[in-house]
Amino acid sequence: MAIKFYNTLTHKKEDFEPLNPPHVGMYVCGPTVYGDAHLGHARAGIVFDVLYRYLKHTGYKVRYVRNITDVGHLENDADDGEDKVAKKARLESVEPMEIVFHYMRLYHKNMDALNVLRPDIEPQASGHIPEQIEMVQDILDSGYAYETNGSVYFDVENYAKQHDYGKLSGRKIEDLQSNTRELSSQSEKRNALDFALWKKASHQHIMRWKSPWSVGFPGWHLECSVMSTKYLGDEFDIHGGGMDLLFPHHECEIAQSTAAQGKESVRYWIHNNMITINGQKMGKSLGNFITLDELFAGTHKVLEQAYEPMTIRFFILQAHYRGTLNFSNEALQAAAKGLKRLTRAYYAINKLPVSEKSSLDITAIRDKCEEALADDLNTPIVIAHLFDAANLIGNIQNGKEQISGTGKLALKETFETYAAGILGLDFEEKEQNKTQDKLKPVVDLLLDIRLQSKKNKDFATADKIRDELKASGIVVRDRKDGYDWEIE
RNA sequence: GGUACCUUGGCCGAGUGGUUAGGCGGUGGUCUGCAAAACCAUGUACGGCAGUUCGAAUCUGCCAGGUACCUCCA
Repeated sequence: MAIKFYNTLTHKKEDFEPLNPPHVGMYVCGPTVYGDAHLGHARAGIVFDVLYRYLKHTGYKVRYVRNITDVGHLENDADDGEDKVAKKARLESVEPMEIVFHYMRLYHKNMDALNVLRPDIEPQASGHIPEQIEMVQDILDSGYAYETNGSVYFDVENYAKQHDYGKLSGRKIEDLQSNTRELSSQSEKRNALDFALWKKASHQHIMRWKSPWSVGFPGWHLECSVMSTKYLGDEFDIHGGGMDLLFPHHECEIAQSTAAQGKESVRYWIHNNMITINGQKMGKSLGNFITLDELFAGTHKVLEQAYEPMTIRFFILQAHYRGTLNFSNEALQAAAKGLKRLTRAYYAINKLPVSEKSSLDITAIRDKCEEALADDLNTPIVIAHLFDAANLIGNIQNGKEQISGTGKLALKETFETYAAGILGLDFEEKEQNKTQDKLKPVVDLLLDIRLQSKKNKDFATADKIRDELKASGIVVRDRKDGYDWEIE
């Protein structure tokens, strides 16, 4: 089956054909590590995690590179913009690298909790200064950059004469020019659209490296062009990131790579959309910014409760990655319940009664899941099919449908492949299961007694046992001639 | 101001020229000693106005509302 992805560059769904099958190179813009990871990071992390898992599932050998931006990302594009990491370091009176490692660890911790797999390579910009200097030189050599006072800028106007600057973001250079503010008289740039490839460090700027032009630091856009091609080759398959990076970041990447090597690097640009809160984009300036730690702990003022990482993951995957996703407590609570239902269905599979033959076609569910994933990674449809499967499981439990031993295995395998393997929904509540195992003899004993009481119509005792267990967090559900229980 | 995009039932969210997306919630029911869980049934939704069409929520135009990008952001 042909896999289709929406390519931002061509504005349409395209068949995915890797350059060197079975190998696939995939680069995704990672975080700038100067602050807590938030819901937006979760979405990008999860979306591309599912893409990564899916490509591997279909048999590709994927090299997944996701960078850590730890230098060069300025507060703004003005000439006096301060490096984000350096600023944070200054404010907290620590080394920039302390900031970098602190937030990188936090990011990893949060992503691990969301069951986001680590990329194969996670390069840091600060570890690739020589390569970045080399690329600046290449761009200078190609004539698409100029040096002013120790800084090097990309010459957008000149580049646009030969190439299409704005092709990715759908912008026209004339519009961009008419919309940019006037250059200040002190500016080193020839044109307001030009962006920095290398900047000379002011004397208070602490993150600095030697280069042929000055002691300074690389421009933000450069690192991605450099590190993607270093690890994936001059040309590679997929470049991902949030839609907010489309312009200028990714547009500049295209320009840089084209200028430096005479051709574009990226074949498929894939962008995830934003998360909104009450219809508005999440942003620091808007004060509606929710970090993942706050979300997991329920400590932000807009949160009615804490939410499990898996609930967040499920919530995000219930929407297609290219649409905006609106956050609300109601929506997250609904997601939590839906996920619980799927989890219960999964655990019920083992206990299903086996019949001679199956009245169900499990392969049809598998096929539909495959089809949905191949159609631009349509995770909400996959989830809808998993709910169909959950429905079947309920019907088998109630004796309305029959399933054979092999059917049962197929059902289990479907959940494991699609829900757990590709969507990355981690059904295993490890700690809880351990407790559950330890308590099993005790709880079973009580429930055996309760069963006997029920037979003797001693409902007072039966209810007392159920109520007491519930008070200690154990929920009992009666089955025909038996019971189920779980720790809530 | 420029450029894009969006508007689906109480909420979240797929989809798309003609057959029920799905989830959560609500209501009724089955099961149960009672519950819980599960299952069944139930909502004829697609911003407004025109147009194209045998037929549009799906295409076109206009209008209204919203959002994003153009500055840092996943």
